[in-house]
Amino acid sequence: MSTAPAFRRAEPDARRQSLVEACARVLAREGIAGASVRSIALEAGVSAGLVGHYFPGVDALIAATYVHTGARVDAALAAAMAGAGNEPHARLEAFVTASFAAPIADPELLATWIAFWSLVRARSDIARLHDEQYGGFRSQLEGLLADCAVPSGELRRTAIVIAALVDGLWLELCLSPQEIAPTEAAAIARAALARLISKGR
Amino acid sequence: MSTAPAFRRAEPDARRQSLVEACARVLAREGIAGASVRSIALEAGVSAGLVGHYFPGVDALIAATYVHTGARVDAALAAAMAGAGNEPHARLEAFVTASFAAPIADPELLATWIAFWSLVRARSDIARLHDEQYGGFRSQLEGLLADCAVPSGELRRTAIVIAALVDGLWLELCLSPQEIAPTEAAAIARAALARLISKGR
DNA sequence: TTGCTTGTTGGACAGTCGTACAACAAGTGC
DNA sequence: GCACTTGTTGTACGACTGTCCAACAAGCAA
Repeated sequence: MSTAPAFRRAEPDARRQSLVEACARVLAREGIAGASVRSIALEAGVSAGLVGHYFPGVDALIAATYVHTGARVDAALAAAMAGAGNEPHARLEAFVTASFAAPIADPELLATWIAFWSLVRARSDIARLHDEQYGGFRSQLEGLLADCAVPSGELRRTAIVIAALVDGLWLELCLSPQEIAPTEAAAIARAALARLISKGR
Repeated sequence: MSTAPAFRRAEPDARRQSLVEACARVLAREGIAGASVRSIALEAGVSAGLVGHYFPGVDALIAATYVHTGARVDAALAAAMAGAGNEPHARLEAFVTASFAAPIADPELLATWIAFWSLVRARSDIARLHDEQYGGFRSQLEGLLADCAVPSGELRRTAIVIAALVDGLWLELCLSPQEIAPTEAAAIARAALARLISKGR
């Protein structure tokens, strides 16, 4: 009699991606403290030894997960802008408020993100990835602000303010969902945005 | 011949506090992943077994450290306001910009804070502590805003916006000190504050 | 069908984790 | 001086960690 295969082979890229996604789920559920090789492998449905086959170590897997998660956020922001038409202010508003709707306004995503933040101090490679991610976010914001006729001398500061506002609001929304509703967070962000980029006072 | 004492006894309260402070230093240096009973005890200069004598478990020690750290931040904010006189706008500005100077604008403090955030999802007691801490911060902010003649109907939203702004700016300042200088962060916050609480547009 | 490549498994290894507890000793009261 | 209380130490325990690697087997080529 023939038995079912004990496991099935996967394409290297597909396997790597499934490990990365499993790592993201574990980080979201248990935080950095629970992200062990064994729990990630269990989440991915493979043996612990396989992780070592695809990544030099668990640190590399976590770094790869950071890149993957960052790309997911970028894609969500791009999709939000794509649905906002061509009017500069509408595009900026879509970019800013996308952080307060799925899939970005998600406690699991924040938990993953916090796990990365917790590594920034101790791991210079993670610090570099963070700088790239945040720099890209701010630079996109600067481009959108320029389209909205914000003077070039104020671009940097305005982008920093809005990025900080979005980050802080997103953080609090995800940490205490019962305190602030997603729609309220988005409304607050829209109102603040209008005040921050209006001319004069 | 008489030998030196192998250890010295300490008052229970003093010992508890020294353990809490050691825990904060370890969290800041190594993050939540490195905050083991042994490393905390080593940092405090005592044996690992002593931790179990003062706290039911390492979780309770971390929670106590959260309370202690939160109190330190509150004290720094109170001190900043105390030095700002009685004029409402000056007090508000002092409260807001205190986050961008010592001892709050400190990568080590952020690292400690991030370690706590990473526990909010998994531990309901830490979530409760977070809600209390953030609620207190926002409610102080609402009081200051009321003194600055912000309409009561806008108090909640304005406080949320400013809290988010401060948190986001503080986060980025501590995560990437080379990107933004403390003085610039404070200047940005002051400018944004002026726009956010100015009447009309 | 046979052979080969290599993705995959499962166990071994040394180390660290949190917790519990018996033994020791510092400081106090007498 | 002695006895007592209890803060403190050191160790033992099982469970977990990351890494390594020999053995197995899935899937493809011939």
